[in-house]
Amino acid sequence: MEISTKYDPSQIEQKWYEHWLKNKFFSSKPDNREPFTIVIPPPNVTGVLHMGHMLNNTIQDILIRRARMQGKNACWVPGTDHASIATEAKVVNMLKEKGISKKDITREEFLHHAFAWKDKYGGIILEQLKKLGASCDWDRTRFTMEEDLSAAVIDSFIHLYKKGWIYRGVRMVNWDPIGKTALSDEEVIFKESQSKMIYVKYKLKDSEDALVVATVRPETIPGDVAICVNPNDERYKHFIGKTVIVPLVNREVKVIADEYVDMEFGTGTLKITPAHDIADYEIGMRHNLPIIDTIADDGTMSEAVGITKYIGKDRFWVRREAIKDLEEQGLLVKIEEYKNQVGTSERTGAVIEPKLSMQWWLKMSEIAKPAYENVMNDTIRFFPEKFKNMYRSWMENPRDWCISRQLWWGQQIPAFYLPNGEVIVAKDKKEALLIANKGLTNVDGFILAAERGNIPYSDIPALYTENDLTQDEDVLDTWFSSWLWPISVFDGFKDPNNADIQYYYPTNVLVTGFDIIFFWVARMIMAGYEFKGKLPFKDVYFTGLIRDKLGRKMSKSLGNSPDALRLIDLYSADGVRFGVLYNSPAGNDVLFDTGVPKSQKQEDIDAFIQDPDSHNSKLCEQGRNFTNKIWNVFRLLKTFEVSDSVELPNTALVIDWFEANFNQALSEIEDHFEKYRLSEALQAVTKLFWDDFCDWYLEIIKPVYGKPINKIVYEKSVEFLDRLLRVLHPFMPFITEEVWQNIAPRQENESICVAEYPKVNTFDKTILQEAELAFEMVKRLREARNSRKIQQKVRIDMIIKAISKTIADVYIKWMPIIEKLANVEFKGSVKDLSESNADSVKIVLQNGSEASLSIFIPEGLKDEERKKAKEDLEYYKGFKESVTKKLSNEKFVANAKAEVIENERKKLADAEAKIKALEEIIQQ
RNA sequence: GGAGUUUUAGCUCAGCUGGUUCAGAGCAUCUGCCUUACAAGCAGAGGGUCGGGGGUUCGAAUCCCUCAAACUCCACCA
Repeated sequence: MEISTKYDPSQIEQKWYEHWLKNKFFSSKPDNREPFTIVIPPPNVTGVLHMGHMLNNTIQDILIRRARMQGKNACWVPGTDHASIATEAKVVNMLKEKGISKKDITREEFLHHAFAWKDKYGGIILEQLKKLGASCDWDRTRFTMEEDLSAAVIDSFIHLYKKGWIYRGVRMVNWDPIGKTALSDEEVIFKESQSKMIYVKYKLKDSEDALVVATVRPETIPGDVAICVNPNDERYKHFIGKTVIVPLVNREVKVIADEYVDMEFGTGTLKITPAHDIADYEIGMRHNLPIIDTIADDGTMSEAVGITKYIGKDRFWVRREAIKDLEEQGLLVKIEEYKNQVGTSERTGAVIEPKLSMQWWLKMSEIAKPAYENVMNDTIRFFPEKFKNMYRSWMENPRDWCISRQLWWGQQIPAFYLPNGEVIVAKDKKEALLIANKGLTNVDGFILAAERGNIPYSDIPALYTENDLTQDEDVLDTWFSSWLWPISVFDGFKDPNNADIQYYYPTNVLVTGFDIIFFWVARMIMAGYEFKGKLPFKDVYFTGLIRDKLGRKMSKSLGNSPDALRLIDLYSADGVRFGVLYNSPAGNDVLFDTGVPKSQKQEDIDAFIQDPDSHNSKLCEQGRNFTNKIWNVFRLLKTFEVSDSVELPNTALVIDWFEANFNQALSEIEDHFEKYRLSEALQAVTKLFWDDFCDWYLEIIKPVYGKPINKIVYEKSVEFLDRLLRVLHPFMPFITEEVWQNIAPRQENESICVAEYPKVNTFDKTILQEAELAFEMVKRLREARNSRKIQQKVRIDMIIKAISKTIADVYIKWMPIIEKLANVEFKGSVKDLSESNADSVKIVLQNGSEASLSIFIPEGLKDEERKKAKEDLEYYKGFKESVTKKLSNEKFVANAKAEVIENERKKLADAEAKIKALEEIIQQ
């Protein structure tokens, strides 16, 4: 049957993925092999595959597939994250479209909708990962909000509360008025913003005098409770203790003094609004000032603002309105343009409102210590290392983590309140009730059931019923569940000594974007040491961010993120894996072009594919082309007619060369893997396959058309291909499987994904050097042919003149190969140029390392060749001079290493030989 | 404001211990080829004062200083 010249991945990729699943190649159970474990950074359950995931998961898949082939027990645990704030926002929107408002339904009803929605749309991303070829153990798929993982979160909360590291308190928090929840400091992104600095007059009571105060937030004026100046500021000393009138609301407040105020900034006066600014809050505390909270949870002005027309209006509307009102009242002095940093919510993009509220916190000082030390001392290694700096700066002074969120989608905080306000932390209401009725309290106001002592429960008079207990309404930050991920996916909380956790933990490597180094990586390390007493992973591979051509981060709002699945459709999963990895060293950002066309029209797709500016699509295209190349190698070998009656050809030497070359390349590739230089590993594999195997090896062994191939050569070639496919398999799993399956007879349940990964053998370096000489000569001959426009098919005669006998012997040994590749006929060697035909042409090997070589082709010397030879002569003369100078420098000879000096001597000899040869050519 | 990273060919990047694997790769460009596996291919070629300046050294893309530009993280002054 005719095999197509083009590789068509559309059916093939799916076919093999099903084969892998059917045979359970990806499933892992503890056994006596060495484990190799990766836990996936769980994507949002409602997310869809984007470029970041592709890069990230391609890398994980490469590492896990390679380990699996190396005979390790490879286990890649997949799963999803409930992503409380993002998912809740999506569910709220979905309900809104149905005409349901969150505030009109109960928590239970909401969760019911949310779970239904999650069941319907959740996990799409995992299906998409399968398209990419991800070899996860799907039977192990976990979800951060499933029962066992939620229980783990509750357990860890109780554990930390018991230790006194979790506390509850009223503090200034970052309030997200769209998500209507508190956020941790890490979830706040500061963005530069063009603001207006408003200079406002605060009149002194019973005086014509006034203080001018600068603010960017005039809408908070109604919350002012003082004006503050620096006690050392001569300008304002006499105002301290006086009373001023707050504009708009005409409240009387005092002028106070605090060193915090920067005399140089603005007018040197600061209005104090403790409810809406962190610094103001602290000053307020120091001076016992009242707090007037004028902004409601949704970012509108509350009743407390005291101005009817402001109540219920958005803070930004009020800001503009307040400026107008101030102007009308003659209190506006001036307005200046001003650039400042405004905090926004990482998830909703809302401008953060500093707000005072009761939240739960995790004290970081203790838990961070081992996490800090073990990264600094390389117990946990970071790749690339530069991220240690970033980690250090954050971990040296970690701030307490606000872990409560005013949401419903997440683990509800296991804190229960008695009617008297007492708090009981317990895993559920039943246990809380037990504790409550025991009537015992420890210093923290609670005691765990396990510590109740020996009194039978029935003997204790019931003080409370379940109805007396109210559970805290808040849920926990999503990261408070994902930080347990490497432990909880193996049920390390539910059953701390189970076989899985013992076997798979700690995991080998974590692959993630550096943007979540604090959110997730740092906290997983803390959790690992706290809950398992051990690191969660040995290595961390940080990927860069994927950016568009303009260097912008890819985001939905910019619309610059290509549709990952369209890319796969266009270039195949193998092609995209290649493209996304080929130029993406660890931790460096990857520039990826955007414009995958939305249109399905063929001409639009063609236009896109052919767009020369489309850089990374270009790389995907290269990847796709590579699959096609591999496909055609397969076709070539299939067309060979194999015969054991054909003699071993005189080019069979190339088999030894490729054997050595393969091992040398493989050892380089191993080294790249060792250091997580995956991009370079892929480049090396590509070179080995494409350049070395296809362009040199196969061209040499390829029999003349219509002639059969020697059996030994054929079998050796198939074996080489087999090995190459294995090395390439982790990078491009589908095409390698397809060819591997067809190149030799295979059993029904066989697969390259569990075939043995080649090991590095010792290799003959001499043959590599010889080949280099021979191949160099082939290139020179081709160049000569090109420059004098001799057609490929014209066979030309040549004679050689080598300077040294050893070199000449090498050429003669490799001559059958040279003859075949350059389409020349060797007519023997000469000792002296004068023996040669007068019409001969000499071409000097320029990079021919050890010796010069003249090649004679019975065609006339071209003028430009003579010109070039003259240029080269000049270059080598200069070169010789510099080397001579170096060698006559006493300091050099005294200081440089022996081999360096030896090398210089060699260079000198080389240069002299070349000069001689070039001079001969030019004279001709 | 504090810290870090980057700057090498038109583009994206290698260059790991100062010295011929030291100026490299891929893409793009140019020139030949539809050579019976592959035009999604093959064979060649031309592109670079290694951001500027100074220093250390026999020797610097590589080490030090300095300036310039870009990026990132942390902190944040109304």
